[in-house]
Amino acid sequence: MAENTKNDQELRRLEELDLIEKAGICAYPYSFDKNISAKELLARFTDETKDDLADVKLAGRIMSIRRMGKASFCNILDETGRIQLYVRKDDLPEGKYDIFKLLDIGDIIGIEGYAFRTKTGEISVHCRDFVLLCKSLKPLPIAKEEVDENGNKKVYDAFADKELRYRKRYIDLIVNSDIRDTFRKRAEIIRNIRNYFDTQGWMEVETPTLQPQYGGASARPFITHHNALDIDLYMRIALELYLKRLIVGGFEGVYEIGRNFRNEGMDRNHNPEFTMMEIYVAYKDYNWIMNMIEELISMLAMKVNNSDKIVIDDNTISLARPFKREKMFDLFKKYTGYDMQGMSMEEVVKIAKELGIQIEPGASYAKVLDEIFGEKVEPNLIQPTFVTDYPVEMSPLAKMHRSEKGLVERFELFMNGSEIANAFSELNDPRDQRNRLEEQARCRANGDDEAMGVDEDFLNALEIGMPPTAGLGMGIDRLVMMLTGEKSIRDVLLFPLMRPEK
RNA sequence: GAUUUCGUAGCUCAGGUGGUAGAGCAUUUGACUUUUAAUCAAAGGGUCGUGGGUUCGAGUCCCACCGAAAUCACCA
Repeated sequence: MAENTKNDQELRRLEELDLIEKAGICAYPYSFDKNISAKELLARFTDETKDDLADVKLAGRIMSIRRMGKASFCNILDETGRIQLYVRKDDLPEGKYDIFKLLDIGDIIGIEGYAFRTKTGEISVHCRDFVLLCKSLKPLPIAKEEVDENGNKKVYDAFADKELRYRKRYIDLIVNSDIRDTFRKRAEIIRNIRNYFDTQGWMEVETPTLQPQYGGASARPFITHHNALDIDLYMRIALELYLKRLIVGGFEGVYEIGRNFRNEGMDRNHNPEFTMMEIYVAYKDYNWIMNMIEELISMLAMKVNNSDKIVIDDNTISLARPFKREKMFDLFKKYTGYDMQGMSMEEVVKIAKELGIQIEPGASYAKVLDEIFGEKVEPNLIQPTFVTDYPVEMSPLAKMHRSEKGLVERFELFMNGSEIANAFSELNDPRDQRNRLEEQARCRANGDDEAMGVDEDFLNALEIGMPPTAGLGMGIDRLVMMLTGEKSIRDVLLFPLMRPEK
């Protein structure tokens, strides 16, 4: 930004910075030794133990200042929370209070002093000295908070504009404490997933995000170009096919938590890049993995929320085991009245029409079923529900059902009407897999640009031989949304994609 | 991509039927050595998203564009 765009407050801060530096003070020093956090101090303080806190050093950003002549109160914020400081002219080194007068909301300071309780009862730090650690040159949106007797927080003038919060997340994180908690929970969820898997002995791996052939899901990819090889590459849309190669390679449990990229629309459930967790375990099937993911999700809820209940909108969702298990065609029957198992294309299209569901010309069998399911069944799946046994046409990478003709051993986990996880007994018969991928390729040739291509190297791996394997994919962002109660994927992504300004 | 709504001071917002802008917080100056949305007194700060048009005159009406949100479409 050009110099002449600075507003009065920014110009004033520059003048203050000048005064500070003319007083021989470095406005951007190199380090500060703190010995306690705001949260720890508040937790440790009692009127009996306050002598233990007679020499504390804290650092943080000034969030409010109340000046009263020769003494002031201010609040600083560190990573753990806010704490009040009491700054009195007589108790600072000679001349230091004049420097304090040059500080602003947003400046970062280090302080030393002793903990005490004010007349009104608030645990605070009485400053003996302070040091400026960073001068802030732009005004911060200041939300004022009032806490009533019941501990309820009331926020005035909140920094609430969604666009600004997403674009300037660093400001959002400073000003809005709730969003900091959301991202802490996100980290905690991912950490606990890793812990759980690692404890079982499964190995975390990293597979390519840049791929010559994309696959493992139905979605349009991002295309990029590698200059040295002069070839186009695709950003991965799924982790699946590389992780299965590793099972072929002899690892018996592998998982990856990483970014997928899909060149599709954006809404409150979709961001072009999103975080997927996929896990593959040899010698297991989809029944086993259903129990595993149920245990994992139930455990995550307890770890993160200390409860197996979550409230979303008006629904209370119980994450206590066991989750409901329903066969897909039983759900069709329940919510449409039609027994559709084994029906032909003509029959399901007819039913879709009777149900008032629009079917695009050229839609595949799988597509029609999926439309009906999405329209009539999904909205009813509020409590966690494993939907099992999908028709083979919808699942080109899943193994045929051991007893149901035309179905595969697959489940999807739904909660609050949306899909959370997807898993199969993995298809490991290379002949069947080739047929299914070639069928996909035909769909693609007929204009379905989301159908998969044939990945010859993946088929080669299956021909070398993959043991019976269970696999699962789970969208981490949606899981975090569920467990934090956020309604938009953008509220669980630190930096959601935004159209550039101008 | 479609529809609807929105875009006014650093932040949150108000601006019937068109007459070039207001409030609170923030900022500045003064008072105040235990305040907490600190208080009291005074002051400064906006080419009203951008560009056109209608009009004597537009933040206000019309059109286009830019950006956002919600809903829908797309995304098994």
